[in-house]
Amino acid sequence: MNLGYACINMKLSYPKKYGLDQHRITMNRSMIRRTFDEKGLDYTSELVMKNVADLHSIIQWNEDNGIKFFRMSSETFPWASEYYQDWTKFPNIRFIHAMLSDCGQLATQYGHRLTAHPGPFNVLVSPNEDVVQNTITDLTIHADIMDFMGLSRTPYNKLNIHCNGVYGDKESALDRFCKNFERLPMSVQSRLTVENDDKATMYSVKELYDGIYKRIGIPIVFDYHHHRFCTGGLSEQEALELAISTWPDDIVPVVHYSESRSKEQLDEKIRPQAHSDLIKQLPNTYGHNVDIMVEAKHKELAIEGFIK
DNA sequence: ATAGGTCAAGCGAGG
DNA sequence: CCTCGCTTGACCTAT
Repeated sequence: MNLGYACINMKLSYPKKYGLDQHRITMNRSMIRRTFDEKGLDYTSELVMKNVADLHSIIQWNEDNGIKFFRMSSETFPWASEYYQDWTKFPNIRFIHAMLSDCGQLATQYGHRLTAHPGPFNVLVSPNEDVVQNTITDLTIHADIMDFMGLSRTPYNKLNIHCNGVYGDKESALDRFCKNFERLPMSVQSRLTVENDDKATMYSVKELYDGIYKRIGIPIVFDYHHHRFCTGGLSEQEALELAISTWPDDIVPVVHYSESRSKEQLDEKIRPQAHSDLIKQLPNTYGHNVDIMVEAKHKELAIEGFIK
């Protein structure tokens, strides 16, 4: 069982704040549209080179600190949708490829599991063709980066998304998910997973199982915290085990765990779905071997105390 | 150097 | 109709 954290390393991102005498390390350097238009691809490439170099540092930091599970940021290549069609034309692409390849080799050598979680704008269930097209683009970019790293084309290195829409008709929305799945490149299809939602009106594990897994066979990521708000009539154990059953035998399933911010901060005004800074405990895995992605605002600091 | 306003994309919930 | 939150705050300008 591995514990992981997502996208940001607090100590490395804010070294001063945590009393470290070193420069900032982050894979989240980005820019607004206007800057992208003004400064162009050369400047973009500079940010990307720093981001991928820092990914290497983060992997090494993770190894040094006993962490073997990490979700990569989706912001490593700012505005990638504007240039992903032909990576070979991107400035310094040889350096970037080499660095990503090194990152992948390092992770593989250390036995680290690297995953990604493309954002809420990825809506495979959308009735709007433009939205679906943008989704295909964003997922393809994520998969390309994983390919550059030499990561497996399996859900071991998962690309995880939510359905992200209902439109008053789940049945047809789920239909569209399965139909649009066929339009994705193999680099995406082979890694894609889907996660249960934190709203009762959206998708429970059971609904994802019936509507997606049964038809296209992609694994379900079980989120403990979300399940509390959308049980689909299943207990935690039932939902967990149903999700686990969708994973290939030779790949350890991933689950997400977080705790309520309103409880942690003793503030009832905070919406119950919000994530806490830290966690008090680990989830009950009911004896199953899973990798646990801990979604806490303070990132790696939340799991430090649980790493053996 | 820091603070405050601003910032690609989609959706649903809450005010 | 507007804002928030989500995966994840980070960027940019004025002071």
